[in-house]
Amino acid sequence: MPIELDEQREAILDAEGHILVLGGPGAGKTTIALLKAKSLFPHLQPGQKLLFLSFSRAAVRQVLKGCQALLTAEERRAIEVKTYHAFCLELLQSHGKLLTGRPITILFPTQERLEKARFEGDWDEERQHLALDQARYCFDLLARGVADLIERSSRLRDLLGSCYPTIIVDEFQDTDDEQWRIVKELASVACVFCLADRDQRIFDYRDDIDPRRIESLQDDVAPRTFDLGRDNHRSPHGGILRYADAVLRNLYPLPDVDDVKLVHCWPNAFSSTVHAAVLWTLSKLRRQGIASPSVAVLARSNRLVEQISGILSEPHQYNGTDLPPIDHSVVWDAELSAAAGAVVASIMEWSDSGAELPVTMTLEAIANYYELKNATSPSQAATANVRKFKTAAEKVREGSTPRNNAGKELLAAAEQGLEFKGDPIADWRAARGLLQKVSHLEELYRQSRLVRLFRATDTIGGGLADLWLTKGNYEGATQLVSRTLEHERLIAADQEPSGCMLMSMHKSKGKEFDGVVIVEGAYAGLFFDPGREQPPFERSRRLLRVAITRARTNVIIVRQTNAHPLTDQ
DNA sequence: AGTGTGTGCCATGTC
DNA sequence: GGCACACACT
Repeated sequence: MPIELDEQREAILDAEGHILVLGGPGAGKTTIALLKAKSLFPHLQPGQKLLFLSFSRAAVRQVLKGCQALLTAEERRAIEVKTYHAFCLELLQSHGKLLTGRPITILFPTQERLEKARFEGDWDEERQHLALDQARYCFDLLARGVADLIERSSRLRDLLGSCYPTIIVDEFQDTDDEQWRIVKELASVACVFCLADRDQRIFDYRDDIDPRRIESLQDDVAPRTFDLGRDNHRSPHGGILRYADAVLRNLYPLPDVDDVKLVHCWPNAFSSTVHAAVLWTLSKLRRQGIASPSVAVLARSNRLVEQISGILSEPHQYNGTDLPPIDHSVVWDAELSAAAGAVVASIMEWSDSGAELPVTMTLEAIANYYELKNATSPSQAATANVRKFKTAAEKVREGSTPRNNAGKELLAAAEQGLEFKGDPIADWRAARGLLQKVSHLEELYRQSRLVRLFRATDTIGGGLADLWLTKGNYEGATQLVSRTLEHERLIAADQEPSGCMLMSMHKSKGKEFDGVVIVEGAYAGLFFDPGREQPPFERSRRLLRVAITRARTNVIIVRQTNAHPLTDQ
């Protein structure tokens, strides 16, 4: 495929040494990075490779897609595309011994949360101690470990430099402190090629992400800097980017473009309007000839995302038209949902022979859910629930009646018996349905509903079917579900987006969809909140711009009638 | 003592 | 809708 390049891009390909490429969404930063890689492959020594570092698994997938389009099979073998986490994990696994004298083990986030909650004292100190003395690394200490390692060992640094003569760093504007230490060290032994967009800084609320990171790069590494500017190759008509830039820069009035539609609704029409907006987007994209469009529904908070999932699962009416439920998946905060899924699975393990032990297991699974919840964000309610459900589990184990209603009702339901038919999906729904009926378990019900078994359907559904075939019941379901969900969350490769997916605006970063529906809540998930940020709301505007520019062809923004206008007069 | 229920306040974000 | 707090119930 012949590619025409302008002078600027030609200059990037010709430039030597460290390089920084600035450019807005869809300006072709990834493409130019891969073309640069292409020009470098002939100069590689045997055994040398290029390294492409990205933040998320989703971004890696996007880059690999670009590799497929631009590079030959042989070239693709000479480039490693990885997340920082994967890079650091592998490096520590192969060279971590230099730090501690023994092979390292990893403490994954869910487990870390629980251990942290159980630990009394300074956890940050403790986990460093775990890392240094026991070679037990918490997941988010991996980057620090690698930074320590390569700052200290010039041999390892040189080794990395000779393995990877050029290192491409994606989304540089959101590089955190430890990642920046790594990049800085690597720049002393290799050429770094950084891609960045100042206006896509959306994680700078984190105190380890410096809003002036790009300037630090320019000061310390002094890359040749190129600015691809605002040309957009993603959405052909450019209306979406123009609109997004107007929101970013608070320009009034907003440009009148075909592909972005702003919808206001009254609070009582919120559900049906959101529902209708998603259906409009889907049908508009189909009319444009996209057979199976991908649509993202984006909101500012995870809570609102969860609420929207509930809305799309129910039928609604809009101006007298019936809106059927929309099949969708949620890019979820999987931790709690997985714990809730384990509760559902434990109910599937109920059998005809005795209620005590199975119900004990379920009550313990519920206690575990609240323990995790409390570990994530401590609250007295969660702490109390841990204790309540643990005591209830003890009572049931002893054969007596628990004192709380949830425990009583679960025990009664188990004594009455649940009918499972051997159809994993239907039986999963039946077990989950019980959570909806038992008092105080609504929260678990909602969380477990986010486990939509979408891709996990294959693994979990298949596993459950196997259990049923070999045993005639679902014994072992809890372990199966917990393990599978943990694997999907941390290790499994990210999937090409398809159909309707719900996620927070932050999670949409680096992703791309045919259509995007952006939803503002009534109380939670406001676009502009004077209580948190002063006008002109620069951070919020950057976030909105990222959200809007995720769309290739179509955007609908749903707001409340009384919302602060997108741009001020 | 351990739970349940009513009232008032509050409502971002990652791997 | 969730949470903390106060109060009621057994």
